[in-house]
Amino acid sequence: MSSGKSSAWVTSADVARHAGVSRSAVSRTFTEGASVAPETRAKVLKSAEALGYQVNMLARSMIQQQSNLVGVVVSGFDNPFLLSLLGPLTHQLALRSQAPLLMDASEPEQLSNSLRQLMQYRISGVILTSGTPPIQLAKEYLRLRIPVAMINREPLLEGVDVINSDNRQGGALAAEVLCRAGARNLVFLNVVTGTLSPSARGAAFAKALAGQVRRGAVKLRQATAGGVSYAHGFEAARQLFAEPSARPDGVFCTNDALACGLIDGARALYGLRVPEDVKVVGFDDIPMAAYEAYALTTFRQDIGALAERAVACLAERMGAPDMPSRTLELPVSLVERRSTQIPSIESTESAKAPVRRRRLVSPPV
Amino acid sequence: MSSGKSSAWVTSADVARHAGVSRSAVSRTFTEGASVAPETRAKVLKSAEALGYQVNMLARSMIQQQSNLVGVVVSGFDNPFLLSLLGPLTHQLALRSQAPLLMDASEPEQLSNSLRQLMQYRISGVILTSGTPPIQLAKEYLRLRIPVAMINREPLLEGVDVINSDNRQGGALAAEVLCRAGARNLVFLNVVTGTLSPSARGAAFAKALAGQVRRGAVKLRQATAGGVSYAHGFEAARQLFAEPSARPDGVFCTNDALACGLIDGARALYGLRVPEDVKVVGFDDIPMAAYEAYALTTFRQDIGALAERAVACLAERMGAPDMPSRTLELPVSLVERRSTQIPSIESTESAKAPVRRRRLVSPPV
DNA sequence: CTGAAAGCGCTTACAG
DNA sequence: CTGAAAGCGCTTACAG
Repeated sequence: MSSGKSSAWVTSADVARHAGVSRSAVSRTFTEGASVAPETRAKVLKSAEALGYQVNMLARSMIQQQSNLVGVVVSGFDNPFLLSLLGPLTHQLALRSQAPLLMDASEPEQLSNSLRQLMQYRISGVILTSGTPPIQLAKEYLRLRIPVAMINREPLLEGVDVINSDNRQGGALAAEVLCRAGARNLVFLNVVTGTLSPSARGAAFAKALAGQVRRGAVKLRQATAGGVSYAHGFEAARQLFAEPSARPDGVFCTNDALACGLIDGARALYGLRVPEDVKVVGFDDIPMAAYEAYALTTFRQDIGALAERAVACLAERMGAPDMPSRTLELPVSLVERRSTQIPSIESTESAKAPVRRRRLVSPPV
Repeated sequence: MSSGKSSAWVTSADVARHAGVSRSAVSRTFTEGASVAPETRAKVLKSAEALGYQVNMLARSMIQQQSNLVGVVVSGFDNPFLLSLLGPLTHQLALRSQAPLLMDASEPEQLSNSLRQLMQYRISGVILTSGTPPIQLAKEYLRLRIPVAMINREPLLEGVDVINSDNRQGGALAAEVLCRAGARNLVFLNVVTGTLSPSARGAAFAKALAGQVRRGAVKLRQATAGGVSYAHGFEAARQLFAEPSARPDGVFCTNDALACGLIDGARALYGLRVPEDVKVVGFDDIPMAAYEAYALTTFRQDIGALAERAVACLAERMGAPDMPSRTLELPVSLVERRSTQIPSIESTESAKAPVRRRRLVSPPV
């Protein structure tokens, strides 16, 4: 409007003047559940519209000692599963008119800085995604009475809500699927980092197999990959398949990337076929699990529900900071693909045969 | 300290009292480049430390009519390349003590809401990542004199900086690589959405081939996939390979996901071999491009540099909102893998042969 | 270099 | 339901 350099945002006073009411009335109009007469409200809305007014959240948040910002802490941006959580989280927060302030917890020396930065914005809560962000972080927030929700973490801390996929269910099902497919010499491929999800999955897997192991019907051992990625899975293939006399015929990998790497390693290094020579099960159902080249049987985590529950828990805790901790376990769903199913017809490269092998193999949408 | 319920954040007044100085002195101590005597500064710092004081960014930002928040707009969280940008962006922003406010622009009806939300926090800038966020959005911000930087977009708007990967370089190189590999019947696989990157890549590809096409040395046509994902690539295989007499022997796909889908489709539906029957080149170098199952020749975008430049451009523009637009083209690097290289030895499934085919096939780190 | 004072844009008892 | 006034925690001329 004016030719001055400043951006000249419209303020509530401008709207009040324009509408012939007080600033209080303007404020009330834009406050959920405040008492304002319908006509007043209408006038204010009209003026606000005309002037292009928007509440200055900075000022509102200052007054209320709390913003609508929620810290979303990711440790490392290299985990496809974690990244897939970002979309649903953003969406769920938006539904409650909150906004995600992204923070990277992967670099330890940068951590306390980022922590401070979040606090400086008086965030109304923090969501810690699975993996390695130190539990110490959660404690700091707790001390400041900032609500914390964690996804796929061990429920160790009093006062924080934990939303997990049901790893035990997955582990048990993995055992069932592999046994049903005829595997008898089994391996659980774990990762070195001792985070919750992998160990819970492995423990449930072992437990489900315990009876058969005791009877000598199946063999089970555990192997450890150097990390969570494809490359580590590829390397793990050497560990598992180098000795022809001791090759497992069924492997449950603690995540999909590892499983894809393992499959490729088994194929490229030792010419093994999946599922004929070795059956493989993963966890997460990342996009490439559905790729024809892997067609990996795996467990889909319900990222939508994880995000929804996390945001909901956080919201409830904002209202009642001292409510007791909750731990939720959300069901996972088994996605059976070719990596555990020996096709009924011959499956080897029969050139030119435009066969679609089975329902689940069709390309994902 | 007190037993009251409120969180009782420490304020600058508390620090001032504790240090025996004015609130102005405290403020200056925490303001970059403000003039304050070393001893005063020391006293303040000591008291702040003792009390656990941190500047309330909400208040500071309100005064300064601008926060340290930067809007990061992503349209759809299903694009692995875009997600890979998030890490570097967060990092670069942190280096300048700014923080990314994440926003999803994929749902049109939610768009203006999110837009408003960002403005309400008086963000100091916006980064639009590649893809479909409507250009309209950029205009809105521009009108409000909020600096805008776009990554991998067409440089159409005066006043916004655009940071792109050099698609032309990539397109030209793709032509060279495919021809060198012996392909003569070429296809460029585009996507329906008319965004910049795909068309620029295709145009450069075509231009590089123009001479040979004219001489009749190679054939080139364009095909269009229904979207950018693996599934669309898989479907595109039908389009390209259904007719045995008209099969291309070289395909340049506008992105990696599409290329992986195409490869799987060619293999699964028609028993074709890559690279023996058809050579494939992608773009982006997403993680799965390196997987043994695809070993896809592709172009790596320098996501670190894209992020760094975008954040830097934004920062400069904050100081000088009226500076002329800039368009940067960052070099891409060719990553040659098996999908364009016929192995010198026989490459088919010779079971049990622990061959590592070539340098570039080794698992990624 | 320093402090007292005004002001940023909002919300919230308070009194009506 | 409404408005005048106080106050949130900070920065910034201003005068010294």
